[in-house]
Amino acid sequence: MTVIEDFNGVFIRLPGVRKYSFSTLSVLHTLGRSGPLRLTDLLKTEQLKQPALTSLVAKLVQDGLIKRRPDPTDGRAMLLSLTREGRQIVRSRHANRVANLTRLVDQLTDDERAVLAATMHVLTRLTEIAAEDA
Amino acid sequence: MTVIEDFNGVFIRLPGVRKYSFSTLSVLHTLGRSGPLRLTDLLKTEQLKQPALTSLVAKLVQDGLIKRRPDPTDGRAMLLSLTREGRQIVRSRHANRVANLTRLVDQLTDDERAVLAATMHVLTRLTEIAAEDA
DNA sequence: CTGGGTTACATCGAAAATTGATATAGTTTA
DNA sequence: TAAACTATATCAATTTTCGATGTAACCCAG
Repeated sequence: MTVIEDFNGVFIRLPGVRKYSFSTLSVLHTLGRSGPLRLTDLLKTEQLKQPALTSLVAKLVQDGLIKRRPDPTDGRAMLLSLTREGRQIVRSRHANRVANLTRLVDQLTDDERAVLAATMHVLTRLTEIAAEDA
Repeated sequence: MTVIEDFNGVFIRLPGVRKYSFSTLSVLHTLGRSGPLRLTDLLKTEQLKQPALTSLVAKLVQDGLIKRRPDPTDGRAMLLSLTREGRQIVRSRHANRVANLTRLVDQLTDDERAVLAATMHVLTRLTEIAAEDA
């Protein structure tokens, strides 16, 4: 299991661009995956308290990375989503990670790559299971 | 590749104990893995500037999680390592992750588990490669 | 062995992030 | 429809982080 933690360490630190904080990147990433979210729902994924998230979101709206519109079905709530620019950042970071990882994977043998490919489906399953019983 | 990011998201957020900051946990984790380190070496792994790390370390020494002794080979440097208590925290968090992950893996089929097992060696290789060409 | 340049870490004041407590306004329910 | 609840905002205080700079130890050319 230690291997996973080590690899994770590598993976987490791969992106070379150090401009946004961990919290910011996590918010952008989450919004990039799961369509428009209400503050409260976003709160569940992010390791921040509500006031911190409110102010972080406010700043990101200022910076033009996040859009905010009232939830039509609930007058109290706000629906948050990425702007084009926000999506752009997420995409570019993703591309960055893919590139870095590819560079590593290219150094594996064919056999090793095959094993890795087979794992993808298992990882998907694991992630699903985690989502279910959460 | 998206799968890896998703799984990573699950993995990162698994531990239920929310008491130490990301920076703190990262420092403890790093020291747990790589014996005594000098501040400067620790700095390379942690996403902090030197003054921030200095003060974080000072606090952790205060809290009794980290030991600090002068480097015998360099009068300017300090060697940092975990105390028994610090090691304890790292271990308990590790155990926590293992437990959570095991709970997930238990829900896989035998075939899926086999694939996962085969992957471990590849992950090791990947991590090594990453360390090399860093 | 010595003075200039470099490296390791500490200190300081300021800016930024985060928090708990609390306010406000919309929603649900009995 | 009033009481209870929920979603988000605001505020003051605390904590984290940073850039600039200081200090002491190291290294090396002369």
